[in-house]
Amino acid sequence: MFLSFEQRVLKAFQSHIAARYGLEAGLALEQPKQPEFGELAVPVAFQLAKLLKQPPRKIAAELVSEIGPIEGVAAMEIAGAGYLNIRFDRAAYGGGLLREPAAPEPADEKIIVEHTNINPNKAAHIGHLRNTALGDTFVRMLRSRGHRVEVQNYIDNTGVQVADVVAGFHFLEKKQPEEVRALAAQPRFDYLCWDLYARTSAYYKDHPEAAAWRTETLHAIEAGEGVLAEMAHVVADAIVEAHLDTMLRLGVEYDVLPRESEILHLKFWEAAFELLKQRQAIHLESEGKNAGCWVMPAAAFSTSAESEDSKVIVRSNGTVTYVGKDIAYQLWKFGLLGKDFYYRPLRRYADGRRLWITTDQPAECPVRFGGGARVYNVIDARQSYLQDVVAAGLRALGYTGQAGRSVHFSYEMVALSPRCCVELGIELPEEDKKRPYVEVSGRKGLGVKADDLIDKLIDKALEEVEARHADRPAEERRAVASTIAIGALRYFLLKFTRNSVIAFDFQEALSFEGETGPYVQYAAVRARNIVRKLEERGETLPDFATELTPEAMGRQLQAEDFWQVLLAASKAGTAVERATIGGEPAHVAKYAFQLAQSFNNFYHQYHVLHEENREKKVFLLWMTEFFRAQLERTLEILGIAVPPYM
RNA sequence: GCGCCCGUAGCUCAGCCCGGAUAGAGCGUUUGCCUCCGGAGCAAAAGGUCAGAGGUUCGAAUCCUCUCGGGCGUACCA
Repeated sequence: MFLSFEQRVLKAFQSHIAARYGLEAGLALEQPKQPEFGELAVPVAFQLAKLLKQPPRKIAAELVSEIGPIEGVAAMEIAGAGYLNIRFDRAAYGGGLLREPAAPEPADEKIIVEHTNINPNKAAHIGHLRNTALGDTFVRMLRSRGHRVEVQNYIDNTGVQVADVVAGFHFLEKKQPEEVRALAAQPRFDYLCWDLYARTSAYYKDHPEAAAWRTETLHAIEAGEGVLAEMAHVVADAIVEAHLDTMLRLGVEYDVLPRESEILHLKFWEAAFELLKQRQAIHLESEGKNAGCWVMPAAAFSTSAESEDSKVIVRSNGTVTYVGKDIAYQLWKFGLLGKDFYYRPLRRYADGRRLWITTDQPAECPVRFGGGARVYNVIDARQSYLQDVVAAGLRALGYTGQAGRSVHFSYEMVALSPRCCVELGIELPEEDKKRPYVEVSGRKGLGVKADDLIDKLIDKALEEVEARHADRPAEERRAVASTIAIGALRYFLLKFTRNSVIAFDFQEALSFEGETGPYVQYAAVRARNIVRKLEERGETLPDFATELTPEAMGRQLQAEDFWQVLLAASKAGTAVERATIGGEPAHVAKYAFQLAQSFNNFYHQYHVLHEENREKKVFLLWMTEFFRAQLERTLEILGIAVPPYM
């Protein structure tokens, strides 16, 4: 609602300025910090002052007297050195909110978002949770704005990390495939692999000769034959399921899981290699340290540095690097490879949606994936160099448009605070003790496992629920606690902007007060409670559209605090739109918190059900309903559910 | 060395892209608020050389340059 008023004002100014001064002012509207300055501030007189060489106040005065009426605007006044402060027609604004909000125009083009992308060789940890929470929330943001989104979760089931765990089972533990299969059927197989991966990595460190295990395993996986390859399948498939389960606890679902094994078997790389060679995007190095490798010159992906080395795409032994495969995958995402996967269904989600996984077995597929118009890769900032190389690959092939629409949705890592390390009983080497935080390391087994954290959050939430609702059935209390725990977790992961390093701390993550998910959930629960109580009293919700006439609306909104609160609550669309353009889920989280704060204040100040004046009571009920809807809508975008009680 | 990111209240962070009106929030600290829709709440106080120095500007936390701290990259690992 706010958005459409804002746009109307913007358009009025743009066309007036173009007609009156013949200027295309790139003007931006501001929301004044002081509520008494009105709802919108137009600083355009300052810009025009420079161009026209006239004092800003004079231009502002001209604008006010000449622009004419703008629908929905009640007043326009000059303030300060030349601000134009705009006041809305409150009754018209409130009346607009009474009607159903218009759904955003559905977009035609497909957006692909790839996130999660965890090596299927161990349990997911908090770093992975940040990736998934950001990716999933961004997907929800895009969808809420009407975009068509396909969610991909890439599975590197043939890589070094899987190989290391397989090597651990085979060489270190002397396990047979059927033994591994039996273990994989047990719960928490991902935890077992977490430990084994750390043990194997440590063993490599002390026994350099064991590096041969990795090579042998990788070759076996690539050839697809023998016990090592069989074990790799067992491990990767089981861990993928574990990750899907973990992420489902957070309400995260995917459309398709493209796997590296199919990239290999269906010769995606060979197709990409041919393209890269044809267009001379890469060349065979004949001398120097990269002799015998196919490389991409640094000039292709690095802006200014001559000191940068070329990037090896194909090793001297003929195998392709990760980046090479990623270029092939990226080409497929844009539908530029001229090849496609086959798919089979992997699971069905509660809402009936199917999750598909790639296969190399030719089959009739009722679905098609890839071929997106825009691609977001949710990958941490440490991989920005590699993402630059991937985009450079597209550019070098002549796909400059696609390279521009290939977005590295980057974020900083989750690290462990020193206090957190102490709590986990991690012994830090002396040189790490004075660092501000310690990097999570799967290889070292250093980190907080996702499921452990979720369990811990549920336990804590359950204590709180039991203290308040001892009379409720245990199963129901557990469901409520779970909803609260997930709300706390998702909010915690989203409240930081993307390029802020999170130094993970249990005390902060486990907090349910202040700027947290449960605080926002609580506000929504309170709003629902009011309506529930009303019905328990034998009353029903009034028909707002007929009772709240423009006159009544105008009268009620004369009260400054009602107006301010309604205004704040009506800005959800603006907030989400801006956050989506800026690619910043944290801004949606921040808005949700402010909305909840605003409602809690309202809730405390006005006793809706006890109001005696009919018109005011109807108005207060409408405000409550409006708040509830906005809170639920915003929480939905954050992937946070509202429990029945708290 | 080079590239990217960060430095704002005791702590954790918004605000910076797009310069504007007394720099915001949460936690913590201090103090109030349950005859009232459930206090996971509300109200208030204290707390800031926006790392530092130059520059651009009528105006800089915001733009530019440099310096100082810190982090991460810069693999024939992913």
